[in-house]
Amino acid sequence: MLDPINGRIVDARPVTAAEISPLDRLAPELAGGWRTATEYVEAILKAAILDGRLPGGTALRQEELAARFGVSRMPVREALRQLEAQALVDMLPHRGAVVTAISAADAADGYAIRRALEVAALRLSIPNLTAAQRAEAATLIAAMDSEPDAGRLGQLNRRFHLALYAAAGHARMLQLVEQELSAFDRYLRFHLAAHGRGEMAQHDHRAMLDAADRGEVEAAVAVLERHLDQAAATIARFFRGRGG
Amino acid sequence: MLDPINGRIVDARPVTAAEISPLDRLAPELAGGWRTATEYVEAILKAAILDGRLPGGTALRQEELAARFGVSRMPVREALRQLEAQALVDMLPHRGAVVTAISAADAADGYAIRRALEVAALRLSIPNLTAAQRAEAATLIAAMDSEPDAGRLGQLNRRFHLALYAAAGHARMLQLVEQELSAFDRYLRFHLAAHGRGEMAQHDHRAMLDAADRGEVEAAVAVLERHLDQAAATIARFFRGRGG
DNA sequence: CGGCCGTTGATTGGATCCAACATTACGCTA
DNA sequence: TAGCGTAATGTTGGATCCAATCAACGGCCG
Repeated sequence: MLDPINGRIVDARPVTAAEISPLDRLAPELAGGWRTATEYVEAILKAAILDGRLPGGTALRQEELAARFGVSRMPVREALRQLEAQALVDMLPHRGAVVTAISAADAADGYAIRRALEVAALRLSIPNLTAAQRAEAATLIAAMDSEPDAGRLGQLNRRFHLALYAAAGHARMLQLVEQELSAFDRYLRFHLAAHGRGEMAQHDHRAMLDAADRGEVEAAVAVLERHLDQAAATIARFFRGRGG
Repeated sequence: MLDPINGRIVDARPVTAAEISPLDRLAPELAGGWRTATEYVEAILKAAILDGRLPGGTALRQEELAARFGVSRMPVREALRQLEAQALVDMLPHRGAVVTAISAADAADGYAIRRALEVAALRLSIPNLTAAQRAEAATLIAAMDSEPDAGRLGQLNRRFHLALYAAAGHARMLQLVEQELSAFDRYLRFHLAAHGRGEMAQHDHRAMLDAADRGEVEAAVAVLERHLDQAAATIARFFRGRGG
């Protein structure tokens, strides 16, 4: 394993037993509500990829994963297919699966997608937001203030954004937004490293919610666009700084 | 099989042998460039769903499909997983796969996604379009004028739009656009039925290309937005008219 | 007569086995 | 010694078999 950021093929470094099944293994159904082994494998692999335990370029050997998860190769194969469709792994026929590399270009891509979709979702959602939904968003902002763990912070951020868009209707659009927000978690660590604790982001979050409370669609959209553009610029700067 | 549009569960009506393997079966590698049975099954099923031969609500029995394709159940299973990730089939654990229903809400969802993503892609692409790419787009417009078959017309329309966005960079964004454009094919027949032959659409296509030729980004964006909004309205009217 | 429960059939999820492909290493030849 | 062809090996793709689950049917009991 050479570099956790660039996309070179590195030696397979699957998650260790301690990482993947502290207690999940004992009661898989209860722990995560998984109904099939495929869902279980997919959920664990996805989490491991998104939080960086499986860096870009890691080769994913089916047999090795199957052994660690305590299942046969088949659920692993199906889980890998699902992850491929989510652009988290690349599969080549007869050559196996590799964790998708992250890069400055991919980050810019993700931000462009988010900018387009989230602005549209926000426009559609604000006029229909209920008081309960706005309160939920406010709760999530408060929770982010006192959350030290980067992983949970990413989840809270994701839930906040989705809460704001929840009234947009358009289930498939929201699903795409959620997917992109999840993918963004892979870059969150760099964002935090380059940007302290993101006090600015919290300011933007509050501004967006305030605008939503007042029903000022365009004001909220403007904040969101600036929010995303600044985040994109931060990531781009980070990659430039390290020659990515 | 009751209604090809609404989403009620209907009897399984898989593609017939004549539909799925006229000669593809004889030389699968050459015919479509498929490298694995899974790719083959996925491509055929996807085409059948998109062009309406497998209407929404059709139950997809693994064994039945496997028999018709001349393969075992496993490639079918993996292909269904891929299609599920593309929102073309719904899979429920232990209960099988069903072709995703189409509806007014789903159509509106798709248009909202397209409006957001394609506008963004067009903005990014126009400044970087090469003369060759613009010529390609012009060729596709001309081809659409003299294409009677609805299926091929949809493909040409897809290629035209993608040609306009090709210079946007952002591979993943373009991939999403392509996916949505493909999904749109399911609604194209209704669009044509309700709207004659779409003379208006061709007018918009030419206007977009002209604006792109002159580098007028905002003019092209305005046409695209109107183009999509009108198409969305046509589909909505169609569904309203038939009580959908 | 109606609702609940166990049983049966059909279908999918998972495991194991075999075949096909890709990569690598090796040896032969020019 | 460099290059090519071939064989060996490891990995994935596909087939078959078994287990688990769901839906439907029928019988039993209230």
